Amino acid sequence: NEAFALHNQMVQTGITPNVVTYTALADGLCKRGEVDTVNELLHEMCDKGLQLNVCTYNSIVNGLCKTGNLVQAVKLMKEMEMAGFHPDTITYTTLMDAYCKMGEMAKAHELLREMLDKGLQPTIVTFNVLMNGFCMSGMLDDGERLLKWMLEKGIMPNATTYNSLMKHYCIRNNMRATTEIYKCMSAQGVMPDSNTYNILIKGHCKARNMKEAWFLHREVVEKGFDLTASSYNSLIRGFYKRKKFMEARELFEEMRKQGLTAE
RNA sequence: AUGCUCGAUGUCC
Repeated sequence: NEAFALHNQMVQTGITPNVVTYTALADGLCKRGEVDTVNELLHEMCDKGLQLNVCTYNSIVNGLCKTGNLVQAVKLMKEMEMAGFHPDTITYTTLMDAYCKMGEMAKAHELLREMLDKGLQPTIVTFNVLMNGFCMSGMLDDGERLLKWMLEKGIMPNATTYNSLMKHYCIRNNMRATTEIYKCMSAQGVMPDSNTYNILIKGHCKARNMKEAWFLHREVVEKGFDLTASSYNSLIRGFYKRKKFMEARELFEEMRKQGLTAE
């Protein structure tokens, strides 16, 4: 609503909206799943003589993917090719992500192939999509192979790349492998982000390694990162089960100071 | 202006 209010205000001031401002609005609507409203907006845009571009298409492709309309999303990519717009790396990566999340790794691979055949350059996000796809499908060996391949090729993984692998090792209670990945990440000079800490802390709590969980929690506080309520809950639960009530209480207080609610 | 990881905690030791 605020975005549209600003849009209207802009028009009243005499500033003409362009494809960028319209795409920003369309993207917001897509992210809220308001596909019908997007259609209206696009018509309005065309009436004003503005043409959709690759970014506009990509926003809508993403919106369709995220609302479970993968078939329509693929159709739209075809449509955009017919209209003379070339799908780019972001279009392909968006669709690959949707296939990966459905567990259709073969389809994702097919798109990667097609993308490379067209001479489009993959980015770190493209590889992260594949990495996360392997992990979500329990194909952690393939994920490890991808990581190794990236390192050999000199493609620098980022925190997201490592986070996917670590999260899924944690889910499978493999803290040994999780720690190995964390070490690899550090050795590569990749800084952990707040997601990294949330993943690791919850993993160690689940494995009842409260010593390590506490250590990482200290690091989070020092670095000024935020822990999620979920991580605090895991920590408190872990200490409580070990009858470490002092630590549990301290975390409880700390959590409340951050404005988070305990269970 | 558009794409990736973070909404969670089964049980016992």
